Parts: sequence; structure tokens; C-alpha cells
Amino acid sequence: MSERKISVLGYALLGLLSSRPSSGYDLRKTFALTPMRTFSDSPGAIYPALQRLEESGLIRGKVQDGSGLRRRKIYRLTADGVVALKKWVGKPVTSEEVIGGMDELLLRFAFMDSVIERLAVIEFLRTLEQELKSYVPTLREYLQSEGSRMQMSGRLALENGIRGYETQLRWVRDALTTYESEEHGGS
Amino acid sequence: MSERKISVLGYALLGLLSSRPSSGYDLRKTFALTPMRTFSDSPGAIYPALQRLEESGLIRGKVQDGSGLRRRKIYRLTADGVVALKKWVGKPVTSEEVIGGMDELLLRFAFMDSVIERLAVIEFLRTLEQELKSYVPTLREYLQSEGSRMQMSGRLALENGIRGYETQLRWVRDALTTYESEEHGGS
DNA sequence: GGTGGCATGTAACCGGTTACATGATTAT
DNA sequence: ATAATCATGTAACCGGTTACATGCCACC
Repeated sequence: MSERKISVLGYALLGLLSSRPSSGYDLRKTFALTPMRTFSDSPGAIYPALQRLEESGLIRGKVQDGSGLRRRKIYRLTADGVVALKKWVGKPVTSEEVIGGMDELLLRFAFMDSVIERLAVIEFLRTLEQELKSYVPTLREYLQSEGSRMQMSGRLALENGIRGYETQLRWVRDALTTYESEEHGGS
Repeated sequence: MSERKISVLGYALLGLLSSRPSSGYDLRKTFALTPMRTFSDSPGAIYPALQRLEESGLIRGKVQDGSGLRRRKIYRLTADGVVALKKWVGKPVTSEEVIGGMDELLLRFAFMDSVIERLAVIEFLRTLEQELKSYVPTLREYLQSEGSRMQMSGRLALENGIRGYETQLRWVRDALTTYESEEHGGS
């Protein structure tokens, strides 16, 4: 059961459902109306994704048969769903993920608070910091050595990417400070 | 002819071929060894994409039959290909593109120098600046109004996105300065 | 003459996009 | 009643991923 591979959209749905049971329509609106619109908001993506998650036993939908209401199917995470979400969120950070774009990493991070413990979040941020710290100089060196052979717009585009990673490195450090200084609270 | 829709990977290939005729293998290596590895470097994506571009008449491949060489098919842009690349690169910047991630925008920018004139590049950067300038406050307001209802990691993830866009706004302004101060040169 | 890297390809699978279909409920 | 919106769904298409297939050339 639940051996099927889950797409990023699938995990985004799992994460949203973990904080609040919702219908497909609710989820679509969340994607459409919040900064999560980077992800798909089309019914042709969301409804099949929900079906797959249900077939895998990670979520379960119940048709809401309240009196004067439109037919809505409300999904909630199952125990297996919680496990799958935990596993994905807690996966170790790899350099491939950093190089291939931080989107999925950030999505994972966004769901962390309610899913894994504070120490694991800090661990996540620490390794992310390491990866960024080693990746940025690589890009700088590439720009240094190849820049003269590139056209100006290409050089600037690369510079843009580098600055983006540098910004994220600064962000990781701030986030770490936030989590580490949070000595009180917890379970 | 050439009415077929072109994927982002397709345009990336067009752009690379515009500066230097190459074989599929060369292009793969470019993707694999440079910061362009964000794009696909798998043969299963590149070779079919090249075939589609050739069917659409945007590139033409010639098998290099030099003496002691392995069979390589070298592709170059056709006149139609140049037109298609110009059209894509010069498309007006829309807010959807900014919201949906800057990747394609940056790719377009990277190829601009060799494809359109300096004034069009400046125009591109100016409208991009406008879009970013209006988008960042939207995100800030969202964080302001919804932040209290979000968990900490979610709030920080959003903050990360905002900082990224702010960094890009600063970059656009620097890039504009670079292009505008470049009073000499040109054709 | 066989191993290993160069170079091009192909096929199955899968998920997202686009566009359409359906019905129920609310508002006018 | 009829239009608009809520809410869920389906089907065709398309391109990227993964994995495999093929052959050539160089080198030892």
C-alpha cells in the first residue's frame, strides 16, 4: 500500500490537508489566492492528484451531506498520510535539490512546524546552509572563468542567479537564529 | 509551417544554437556542466526536442561526415528559427510570468544580447522592474495580514520568497544601469 | 579483440495543461 | 426561469523522466 510515487503537487496537497481538512475546491482556492499559486490551480491537476492520494490510502474523503449545502468532498490525512508527509518533509537535503531549484525545499520547510520537531527543523536548516555555502562559490568561480566569453546579458543572468542564492544563504542564517533563539515553547 | 508550440527546453536549445551550432551531445554537456543544469540534460528530452524543432523548420541538422570522426549531427538555426527566437525573447513581460517564477524570463534575458537590440533589452528590464515593484508589496501585505495565522516555518518560507523578489528588483536596477550607461558600442 | 566512452536514438510511463461536461445552488 | 457561481469530474494531448538499445571509434 502507498508504494506509488507522489508528485510535488501531491505533497503540497498533503501538507495543506495536514493543517486543515479541505475539499478540492478549497485547495484550488488556496493555490489561486495565496503566494502558493506557483503550483497548479487547475482542476485537471488537483482532482486526479487527490484521487491518487486516496487510492494510496494517504488521505480519505467524505462527502459532506449537510442540509442545504452543495456536495463537497472533504479530505483528511490518514495515519499513513501523516507518515508519508513526515518522511518527505524530513528527507535529508541534497546538493542536487539545491542546484535544481529551491522550490521543493522551501515547500517542505513551509510545512515543517506542524510535522516534525524543532531539532529536525534546525538540522534541515544547518545542512541547507552548508549546501548553499559550498554552491555559491562554485557559481562565482564559473562566472569568473567563463564570464569573459559570455555576452553581457548572459553574464548578468548568471549574476542574478548567484545573488538569489546569496540571498537564500542569508535567509537560512536568519531562520536558524530565529529557531535557535526560540528556547521556550515546544511540546 | 512552425505553428507547433515550443517548450521552454525548446527555446533554450534555440538560444544556445543561435550563438553556436552544436550537436545534441554538445547541448547536453552544456546543460550538464554549466549553471543551466536547471534544465533537462537527459537524452530522452533533448533529442526529441531537437527533432520537433527540425520538423517545424526552425533548425536544420547536418551529419558531419569529416574523416576520422564519430557520427555527429550538427544543428544550426534557420531563418525561421531566428524569427521564432526573436519573437519569444522579445515578448512583453507579463505579471503572470513574474508570479509564476522568473526562470523563463531570465532565460529569455540571457539570450537577448545577440538577438534583439539594446533598446529592446532596456524596455524589457524597465517593464520587469515595474512588475516586480508592484508585486513585492502585494506579498508583503499578504504576510502582514495572514502572518499571524501561519505557522513560523510557513511565515519564514514566505519571507524567503519575498526577499528573493526584492533581490531581483535590485538586480534589475543594476542591470538597467549597466545597459543605460553603455552609450558607446552597438552596431 | 574487447572494454569504455562518444553519440544518437527509442519506448513506456506519468502527470500537468487545456478544455469540456455535468449538476446543484443561489441570486435576480 | 435563467444566469452566475459553486463543485467535481473527465478526456485528449503533450513533453519530460527513466531506462534501455545501438553502433562507432579509440586505446591497449
